[in-house]
Amino acid sequence: MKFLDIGEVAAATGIQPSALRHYEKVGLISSVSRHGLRRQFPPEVLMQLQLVAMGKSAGFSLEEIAAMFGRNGMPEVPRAALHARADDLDRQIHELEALRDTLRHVADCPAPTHLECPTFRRLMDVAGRRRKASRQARGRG
Amino acid sequence: MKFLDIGEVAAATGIQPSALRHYEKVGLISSVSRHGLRRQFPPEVLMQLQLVAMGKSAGFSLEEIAAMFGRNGMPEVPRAALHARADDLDRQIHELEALRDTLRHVADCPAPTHLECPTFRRLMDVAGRRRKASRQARGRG
DNA sequence: GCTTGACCTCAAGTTGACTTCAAGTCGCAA
DNA sequence: TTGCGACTTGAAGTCAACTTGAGGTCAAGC
Repeated sequence: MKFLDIGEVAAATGIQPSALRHYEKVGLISSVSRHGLRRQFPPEVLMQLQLVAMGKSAGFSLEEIAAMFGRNGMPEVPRAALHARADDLDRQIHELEALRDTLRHVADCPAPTHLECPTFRRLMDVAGRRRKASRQARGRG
Repeated sequence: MKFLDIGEVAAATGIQPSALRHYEKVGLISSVSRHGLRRQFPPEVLMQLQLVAMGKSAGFSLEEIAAMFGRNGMPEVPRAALHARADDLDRQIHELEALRDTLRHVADCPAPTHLECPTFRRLMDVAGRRRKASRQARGRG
């Protein structure tokens, strides 16, 4: 089987070796053996790093990602928890949509002050209500 | 006109006074005057903080948010830039949707290893391609 | 007039996610 | 067998976004 040096993984993913070592230290990925001192990564690590990248861009911490996918890329968390995560994401997506719409609105609305524009206020309201709901759901701000 | 003490703003928004001072320091909000030493915030600050919260939850840095909305809650950035931001958000939303679907999939798919499941691979592919596109667009990871 | 409590400033500390550094190790080609 | 370069380690540094702490100020109520 062909294993990968840290440098090869770095080259394939664009992630710095130092970051990969960091990921290994916190348990996001693991090397299977050593060639001398050098870590040897199994090819699956590339897919795991894909998952890590997705999780990061979703705003999850490395710790949260580790909890979602474990060190081998398989979820170690009960189904219900994963679904709860997915629900969180849904909320976050709606918030992002509100922000996107707000941005488009302020770009195009000719009103002198947006604070008086009903469309604007409605958008903000949506976001505010969402945030409240998600705070209840998981104690985040 | 009724102005707000930092404590009132904190109570109304759930944001810590220390954070509000920090926001003022980095130019996200501004107080209009002082009552003795105490900052007096105009009521509009509440809406501005709403915008800040939206931006944060969208993963923007305070600096980026300041660039989007300025210190008075009005965009100081040309229309085209705002639309570009909105397009970024669209990309991010699609990524989040992919992650959400991936999560739901791993929660429900009975396959022993997801790395072999075509649905899973397709989801990952989508995310990979999106990330590449968004890297091109704005030099993020 | 004095206390109280909410504010003030400035500096230092914290957390997460890394990066950088110095000093060392190893495999491979010459 | 020696030298090169890609790796190794652990510790320290960096950055954003705050929080905490120490010591100070002020307006209002008693």
